[in-house]
Amino acid sequence: MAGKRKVGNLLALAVLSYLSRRPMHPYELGRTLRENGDARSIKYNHGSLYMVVGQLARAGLIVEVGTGRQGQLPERTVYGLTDEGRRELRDWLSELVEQPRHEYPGFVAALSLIGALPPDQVVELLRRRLDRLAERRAEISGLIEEAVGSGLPELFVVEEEYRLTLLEAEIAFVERFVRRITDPETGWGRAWARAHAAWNPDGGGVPG
Amino acid sequence: MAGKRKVGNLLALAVLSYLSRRPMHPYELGRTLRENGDARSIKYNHGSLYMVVGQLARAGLIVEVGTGRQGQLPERTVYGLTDEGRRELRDWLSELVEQPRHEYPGFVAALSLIGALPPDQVVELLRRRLDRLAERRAEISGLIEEAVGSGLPELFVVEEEYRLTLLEAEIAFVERFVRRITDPETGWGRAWARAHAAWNPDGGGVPG
DNA sequence: GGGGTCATGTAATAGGTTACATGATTCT
DNA sequence: AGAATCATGTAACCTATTACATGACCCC
Repeated sequence: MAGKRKVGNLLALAVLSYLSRRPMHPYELGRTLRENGDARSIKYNHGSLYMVVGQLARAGLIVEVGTGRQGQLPERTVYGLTDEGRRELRDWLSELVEQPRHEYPGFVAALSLIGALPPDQVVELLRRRLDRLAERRAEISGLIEEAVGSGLPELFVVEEEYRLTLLEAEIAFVERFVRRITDPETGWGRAWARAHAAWNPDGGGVPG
Repeated sequence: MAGKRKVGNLLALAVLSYLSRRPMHPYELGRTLRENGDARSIKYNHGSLYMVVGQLARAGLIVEVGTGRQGQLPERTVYGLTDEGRRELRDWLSELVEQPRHEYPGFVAALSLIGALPPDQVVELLRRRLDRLAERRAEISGLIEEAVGSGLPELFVVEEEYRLTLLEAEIAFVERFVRRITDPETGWGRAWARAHAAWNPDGGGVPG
């Protein structure tokens, strides 16, 4: 994914990070990820986790350090970090912090093609988006307050604070966008509607 | 990808959108995507394009409307939008505008694991990030000014304006983050450094 | 007329998600 | 004791990216 890294999936980064504390077996890695709330920041998926663990092992970044058994549950394979794995962790994390990467969020894609919808509908949709954004803002704020209130150092929720910052910027942007479409003097709505009608002949589809 | 949509790749959305204007052949779709600058917003990839076109055709959202030939170049298969394709375009685009989706940018992942690096190194890295962010900001501003200066309606660069808004929010966040780490009174640096040292025994790797 | 790049696609490979499978606890 | 959920993993399928191929046009 990220180019030349042996394992590109960000789940692998979480695995390396957790194993840098102590050896674990895959299921425990998954549980930690969920309980920690890190699954909000890194796409987690039961199946992918095993895949990633296998890739890391093949790449020599982690190794089996034994198998344990608890009660009569199936055997668990426990993995630990190698020195190379530790290097990879530091290096990868550093890269992610230092270098902004070009990403492709869905809303950007939608904005780039937004002319395919008529402006009055877009305004409708944007207003509904604003409602949802406000819900999310409340949710994240709550999460942060709860964490901080329970004595957790703020550093542990810094990724949520980042999310919140971007969310607020997006809200401001969308509000302004709506105003720019609807402003009765200078609004884009009129020209947009005309252009849209011209491009979009009624029922111009090829019968499928 | 996006759940239940027959074709989930956002490249398909661009294809539907372009074909809603007029029939095209795949190569032309790719060229348009690049020339339009939409490839900045939707991950473009020659191979993926053909895949996506095949998927859309199988799903009945587009159909071959003939093959053309120009000069002695190989035959091009020209595709057009079906009525169902037009519906899908409107529906999908509406969904993307209305519903914020949870995404997983690399920087968020990094922030959630940032404790694995020592604070002074993190500050270094964040400062370098700020430089890169400033470069990008300049680049995007330039792009917008150029477009608007050449008479293009601002609507056509609205996705770049969105990007710019988020970028500026990120810059503010990172600056604040640096201050919160380094503040001599209340800075997180001291506690963080201690915790990091405790977690990170020197040379604690398993020999690989 | 030979070297580059444009135009056009196919095929091989690797990556990721979903579905399947199965025994163990725990709850009622 | 039966139902629900936890724990643990494998396998099948789909998607996406990279590499491979090949003929045409264009410039020197």
